[in-house]
Amino acid sequence: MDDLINLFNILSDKTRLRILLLLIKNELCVCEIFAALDMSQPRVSRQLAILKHSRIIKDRRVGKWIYYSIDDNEYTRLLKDIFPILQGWLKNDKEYLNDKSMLSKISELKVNCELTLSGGDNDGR
Amino acid sequence: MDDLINLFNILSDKTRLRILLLLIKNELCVCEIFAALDMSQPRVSRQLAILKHSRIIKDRRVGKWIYYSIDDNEYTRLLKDIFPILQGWLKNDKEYLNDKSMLSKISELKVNCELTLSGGDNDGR
DNA sequence: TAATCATATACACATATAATTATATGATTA
DNA sequence: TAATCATATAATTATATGTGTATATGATTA
Repeated sequence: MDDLINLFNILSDKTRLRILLLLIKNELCVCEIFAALDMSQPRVSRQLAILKHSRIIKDRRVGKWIYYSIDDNEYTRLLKDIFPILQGWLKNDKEYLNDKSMLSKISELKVNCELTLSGGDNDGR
Repeated sequence: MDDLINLFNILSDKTRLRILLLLIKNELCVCEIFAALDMSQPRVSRQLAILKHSRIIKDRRVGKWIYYSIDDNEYTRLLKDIFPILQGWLKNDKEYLNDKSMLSKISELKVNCELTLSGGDNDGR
């Protein structure tokens, strides 16, 4: 029961929910997330730390970047069961759709930028 | 999105979650709920008021008793979609199982008591 | 209509937690 | 190794909210 309560507590903050809605399909670095959500970096980092301590996401360092993704454990299986329902509910939600479209643009920019800067030999993540 | 946040906020309090887990299958009066959960009456009433203001439950007065049940609207359809997943997750949860078994005993007592007191002509709710 | 029962609400208190601003850390590059 | 980049953390402030105790409300019954 307490795990459940904790999960709902996690999901009841809009910053965290919006982060998770982006991470559910992609592994992302911090800069992509706070740019897509148009939030300050500390604000996003703080919530990422909370999500990590709750074992909902995991991180992976690649050079200067730290990539976050949904962790894979018994606990997050519950989350993955719930998510399709949420995505259904949000399928016409302006904020959700905007976050996703912002992310697309930013990720595209980031890839181009990395290719340019590294001359193409950066295999990245 | 804000409706979603509000729903998770509602579910992130243990008192409220335990109340909803009882109400999902039954219409109950306040005294049954606080007895089953072994909580003070004001504690339960306060959370019922919050649930009612969020349009998640509705009430119905029958004499001295007020019966609560899950409301039926677009919003609670989301809740009803999520609940089977929660019940699956909680199927071996001690607290949840105990609440349910307490409720059975109490409801049984209540029916007997009403029958006795009213001599059988109390059609109740 | 006074007493009683079921429920709701107000008040006081304690606690949790989110955001901003400023700063620290840790890796990379020049 | 100094400068820079990406990210994390700390301090402060503001706000939200849960509980118990006491009391109010509203219906019933004697």
